[in-house]
Amino acid sequence: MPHLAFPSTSLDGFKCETHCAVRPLAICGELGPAEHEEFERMAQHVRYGPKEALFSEDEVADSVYSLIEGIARLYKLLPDGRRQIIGFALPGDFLGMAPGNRYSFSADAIGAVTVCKFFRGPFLRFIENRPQMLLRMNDFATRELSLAQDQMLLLGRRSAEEKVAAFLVAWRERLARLDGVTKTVSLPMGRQDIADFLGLTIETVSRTFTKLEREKLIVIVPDGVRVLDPKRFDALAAA
Amino acid sequence: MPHLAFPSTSLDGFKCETHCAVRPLAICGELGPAEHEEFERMAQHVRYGPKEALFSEDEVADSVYSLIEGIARLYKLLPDGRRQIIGFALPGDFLGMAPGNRYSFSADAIGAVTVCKFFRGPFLRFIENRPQMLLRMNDFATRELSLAQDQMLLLGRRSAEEKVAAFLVAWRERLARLDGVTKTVSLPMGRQDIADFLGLTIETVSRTFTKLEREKLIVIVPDGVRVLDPKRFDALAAA
DNA sequence: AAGACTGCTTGACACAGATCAAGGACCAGG
DNA sequence: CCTGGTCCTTGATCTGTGTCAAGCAGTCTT
Repeated sequence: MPHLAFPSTSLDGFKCETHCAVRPLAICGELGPAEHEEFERMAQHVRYGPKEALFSEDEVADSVYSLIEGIARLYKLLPDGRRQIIGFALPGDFLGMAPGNRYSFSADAIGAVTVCKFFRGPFLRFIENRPQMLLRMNDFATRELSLAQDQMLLLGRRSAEEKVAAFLVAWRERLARLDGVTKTVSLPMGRQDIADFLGLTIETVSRTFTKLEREKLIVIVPDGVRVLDPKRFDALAAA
Repeated sequence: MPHLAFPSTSLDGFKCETHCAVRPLAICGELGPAEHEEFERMAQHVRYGPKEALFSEDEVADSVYSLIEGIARLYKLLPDGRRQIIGFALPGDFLGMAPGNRYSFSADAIGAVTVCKFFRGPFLRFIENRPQMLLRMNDFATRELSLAQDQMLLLGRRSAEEKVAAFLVAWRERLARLDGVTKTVSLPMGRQDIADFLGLTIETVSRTFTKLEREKLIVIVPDGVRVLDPKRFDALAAA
């Protein structure tokens, strides 16, 4: 059985309704109290410090993770060190599924991270005869796939300015789903991470931020940006 | 309920064992004879001519498709006409699932195509309480997602020459899974399609083919290439 | 057989974004 | 307060790939 990777979908619409040690773990769905308890017993909480690895590409994939707190970056490396970030994981996201028995990408913490960890075998055995959970997994996978395809369009066919604008718009929306709408978009990841996500260099990202600021579209603040002109902004990022 | 998109995974390992009007339809799995018949009754075969659209992005997604014969290109467009091909679908592939109730990309035939078409509602109702099929769907989605992530790495971080080489290697492997290993790799799609898949222009693709031929790595033949030096080739394409 | 059309290749040139290099802002530790 | 570190910005220059333009090879039509 394969593992799945859901790097960036916020599972917010699926918050676990029952009281739950693994609250943001959206995958648990509408389990009955007894099942729920069984499910919980399979989980263990783990904390990671800044830059610590949750797992690495090509490692044997023995666990799946639900992110509880903090942000993780998910990436693939080429042998010469070039890096492509394939997504940022937020609380509620589900990580670590992969086809075959090895992880297909690496994940590490940006800042402090708490996860809810399941061993793969018991987890798969638990869900395999529960259609509700399987449907939920399908739903997540479909969403992830669609996001990945959007990102392909961005990487293959958009200019640097469009990439940065689209990134900020999408990131703002994702945060809004978690925290509600805010004027300031916080960017916990560094410029290098943004560059590696957008297929650019750090210098180009930096210059593009500056350019957007000169054009009065954003204001750069510590650890984030304030969006001044959402309309003009969304137009730049438009699909 | 969402739709799923499995643009490029060959489902070859999952061929339907029972005799089946929709033979390459891998998703049917180990259904009992009665179930199998019910499943078949839901399907209808449809043929499309060259360049004909199976469905388009943003259309209401009323059907899902299993490709029986031929090749389709799956793509997204920007408002100004820039195109990103997100995958090529081969016989056995499953298409048309998307999050929400609209297709998230367009699909059209390259050459003649036959599909097995299911209306979305009945299809989802059929699978929703069959864990075997759901697991299979999950498996497909996971595989697709992993391929999409590989493609992000390619689009974001590889040079034109690496892109073309990696494409040829991957395409050869995909065809090998269907037709067995062949010396000549057939390329039913045009140069423009390859360019739009790799995030390049048609001129760059053409020049790169010529360069690989000058370097004695391939020979360009009508509708394909012959790979001369698989080892050096795989090295170029290496992850 | 000539013309028209489509798909592919090639050349000359331009430019977006990469590379190289330097310096500023901020913070933690001594 | 200085020191070293990390992260970010900016400038100067280079280059890989895009753009523009022309021409060739097939194939279809009449």
